Amino acid sequence: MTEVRTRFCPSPTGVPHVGLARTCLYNWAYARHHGGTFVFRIEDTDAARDSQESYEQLLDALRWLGFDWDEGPEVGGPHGPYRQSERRDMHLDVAKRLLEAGHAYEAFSTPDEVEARHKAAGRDPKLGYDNFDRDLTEEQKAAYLAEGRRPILRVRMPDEDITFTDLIRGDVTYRAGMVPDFAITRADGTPLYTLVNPVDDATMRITHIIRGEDLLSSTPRQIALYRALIDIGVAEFVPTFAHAPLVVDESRKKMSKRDPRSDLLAYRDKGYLPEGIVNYIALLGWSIGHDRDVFTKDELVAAFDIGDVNSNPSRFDEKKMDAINGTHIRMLAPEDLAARILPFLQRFGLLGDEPTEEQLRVLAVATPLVQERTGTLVQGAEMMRFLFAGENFAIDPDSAAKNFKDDAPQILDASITALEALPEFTTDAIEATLKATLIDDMGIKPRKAFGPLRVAATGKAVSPPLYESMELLGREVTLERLRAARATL
RNA sequence: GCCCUCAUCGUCUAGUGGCCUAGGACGCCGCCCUUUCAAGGCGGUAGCACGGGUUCGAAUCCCGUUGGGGGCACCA
Repeated sequence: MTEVRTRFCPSPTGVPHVGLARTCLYNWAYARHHGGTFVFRIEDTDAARDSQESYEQLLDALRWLGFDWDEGPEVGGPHGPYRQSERRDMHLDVAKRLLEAGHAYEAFSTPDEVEARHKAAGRDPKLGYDNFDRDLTEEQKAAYLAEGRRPILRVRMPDEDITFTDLIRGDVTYRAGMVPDFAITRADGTPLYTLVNPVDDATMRITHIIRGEDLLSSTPRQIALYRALIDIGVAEFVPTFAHAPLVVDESRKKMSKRDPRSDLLAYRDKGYLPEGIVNYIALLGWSIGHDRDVFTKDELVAAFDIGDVNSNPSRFDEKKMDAINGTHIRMLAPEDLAARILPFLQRFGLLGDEPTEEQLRVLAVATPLVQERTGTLVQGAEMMRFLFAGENFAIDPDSAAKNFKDDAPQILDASITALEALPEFTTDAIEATLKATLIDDMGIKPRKAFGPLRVAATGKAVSPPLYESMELLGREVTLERLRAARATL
């Protein structure tokens, strides 16, 4: 095999989720690591469940995470189209040739009939298709047709063991006879995933199929189909498979697509960094080294190999993801962080579409203060709320209750007087005068002294450093807020 | 039920026969720093599922047991 070609081929149903992102990541990183090609294909063969909205979210999510594709929707490529629904004619043609070559056959049994036969024979009714129609005579087929039945096509499984070497799991063998002949078309003639997925992989010359473990047991069927496709000249080789462990929840079950914690775009809304998400999901079954777990995308690509992925299911841990994300926030250049926080400030209505120069200056100064104490961009923006709230500034009642005690009036009064008299309103000067007044002169414990001031000035018990915050606010606004707070006591 | 698969701290993992008295990270606990909250620093907590082999030597290899997961559609 010369060039590595991997693909990511989701169906556009539901919202983009964590499991999808990880499968995509492994395919993308493998291709990038080997200087290969990453193909993106949409498997929209189930008209009843597919949606345009889901399709757009998929593209949106992939782009956000930074998984660029070399061939696929909106990019094109030599093996298009990349939406499976547009490849229908070719799929049907392949199905026909499979039938003509004897690799597939027409089957008329309904699921109920299959189950009834299993029961009658004392077999487990969940055994699956019983290959009943394998060798129907022309007369029998004609009779079914005359009944008004429409056949589906099934692929004849070879009567031999199928062994393949999984890049993650090693050799896997399925015994002859254990896998029933499988359907590749519906009674209405439309092709099924079981056909189109391998056919598209073959025609797109995909060399490595990296996917979730849930698809492991469909591999022998695909290999059988591949061999048939090679026979009729549609495929040239059987690709290499790698089955990544599943991402599971706390009950150890495959994490549901409906689990709110698996919604990728929701993480974007919550202010997670794509760098953080990618880093964390890479860790779900892979490790970059014995003493590291934070890395950039470039470092990931440089180090990633699919054979290093381990094979046991990994549990999704939001706490760890938060920690990784926080680390990435701290790794950002302050200007970069500020630029990323800005849209959230706008979304919260704190800044307009075109912030003033002064607002941008305040944002630039406040960003490093927030950077070392926030886990997400939303938290960061929230922490800056007091700087941009203007007329809408309000004091959080809980914080007020906890910090405005009996000595609050005198603390505020003394601070107001001290700050009014300050020649210049800088962080250092504010710190000096406040400490002198409250701690030295009045003998109040720092903890007690600064609580009321913090809440009065920032509205919350949790904020960026106090003196810096005051300087940012400016003397006028700071005093205004302290007086306003004093008036309520 | 059948087939496949997996098994190291609570969680994610390093470990591919001696470097293991099992390393790191998250979490948790404590201490330091400190005007809040964080961040940071230091320290602590906790694990090779079980039983047999193989071997001078096993977390690492083999077999079995147990437990977990996935699959068994005219969904993808």
